[in-house]
Amino acid sequence: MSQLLRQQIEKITPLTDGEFDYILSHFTPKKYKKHQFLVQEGEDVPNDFFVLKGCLKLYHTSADGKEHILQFGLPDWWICDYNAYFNQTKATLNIDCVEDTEVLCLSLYNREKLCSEMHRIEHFFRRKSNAGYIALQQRILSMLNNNPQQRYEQLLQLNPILFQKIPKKLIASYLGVSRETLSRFGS
Amino acid sequence: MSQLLRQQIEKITPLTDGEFDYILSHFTPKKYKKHQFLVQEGEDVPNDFFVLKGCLKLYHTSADGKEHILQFGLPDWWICDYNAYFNQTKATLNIDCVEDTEVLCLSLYNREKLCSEMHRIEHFFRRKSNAGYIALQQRILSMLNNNPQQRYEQLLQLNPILFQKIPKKLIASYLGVSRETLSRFGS
DNA sequence: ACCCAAAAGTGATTTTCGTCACACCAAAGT
DNA sequence: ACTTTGGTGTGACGAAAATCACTTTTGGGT
Repeated sequence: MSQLLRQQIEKITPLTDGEFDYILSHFTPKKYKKHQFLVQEGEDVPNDFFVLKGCLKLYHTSADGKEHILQFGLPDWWICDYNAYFNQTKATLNIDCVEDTEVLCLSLYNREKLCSEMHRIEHFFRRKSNAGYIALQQRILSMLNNNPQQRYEQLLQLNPILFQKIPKKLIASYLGVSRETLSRFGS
Repeated sequence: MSQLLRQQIEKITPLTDGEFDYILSHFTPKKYKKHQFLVQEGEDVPNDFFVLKGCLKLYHTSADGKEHILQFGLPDWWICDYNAYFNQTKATLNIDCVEDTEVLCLSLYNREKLCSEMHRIEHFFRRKSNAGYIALQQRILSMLNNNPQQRYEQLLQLNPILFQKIPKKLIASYLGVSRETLSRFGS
């Protein structure tokens, strides 16, 4: 199962078995049940999560109680309240399970340890971070450019997997549209 | 002037004079006039830009000719069409000068050269990229959470410098609101 | 097989914001 | 000094989406 992580790293830099074992020893596997929280607003955020199986959501709850979803966490994705994680402050975001989920946990200490010990791992994380930055920029552009229906269709086309596991009200929350409005878009 | 760059790097990792001179030798200084393009849709994007002086805007022009501003470039900021830059594809974004501007240019080749030669520079760029990711996440959250007026006031409070140099129609385009609507928000 | 809760569709109404049209002002160019 | 251009405010109007209220469907748990 952790081969998923190895494959992801090896898309950027090759690894020997020994190297990967060493890297993996810095991660802790964990399993969570549907609706269980991995991170909750106000708490510390010791870990970044690499998703092996299942589905997570990362979201903020606004003053009037509405959920705003920043990201989903499907297998092969990283997910975390990075602001709280990197700056070691309290979480302002929540992460919980859309379905039963397995993750690999990476503490900030172990991340920085790996990065300083293995230059190629720091390289890997830089590349991942750059790619993440680009993805968020494109999402912002999509919010500026497109109306809700266009964003919906774009997401449907770009990431059809989401629509198999995730209730539409969560998709609506991710797109920044009301559930009712989204429901009126042609199937 | 290039001290701005040194200070930024030294917030993350200390440098000797010799090290900084070596780093700086990988950058090319350039000056641009108001309205001049640094990057134009359809062209190659050989350089990332570190802004020393002036003001830039990074934007996409949609099919119906509207500008959607992704980012401004003020002194001490990095700005680029990172998708085109890192993947060496043609630009889909434009960068031009809101006012006369001075930058330091960093080619992808020199960036990767520095990163592989000096582990601490790779560390620096990873940290910057992480910080950028967090900033974009917060912008997305602000777009999901807040109505245009709240976003306007938030920006005003968070970044009052923008309002001194930048015409309001550009602020409107950055916030994703029409110029007229923005104009109706309290002074 | 049944019950209950959550998900999803739908109509009516209200709100928000974009668009169009125009007036005004200040700065830049001739 | 005069013109031109770009930036800005403002009113009237319409389109799009949020909200509210309700129904239908689905799926999980006992």
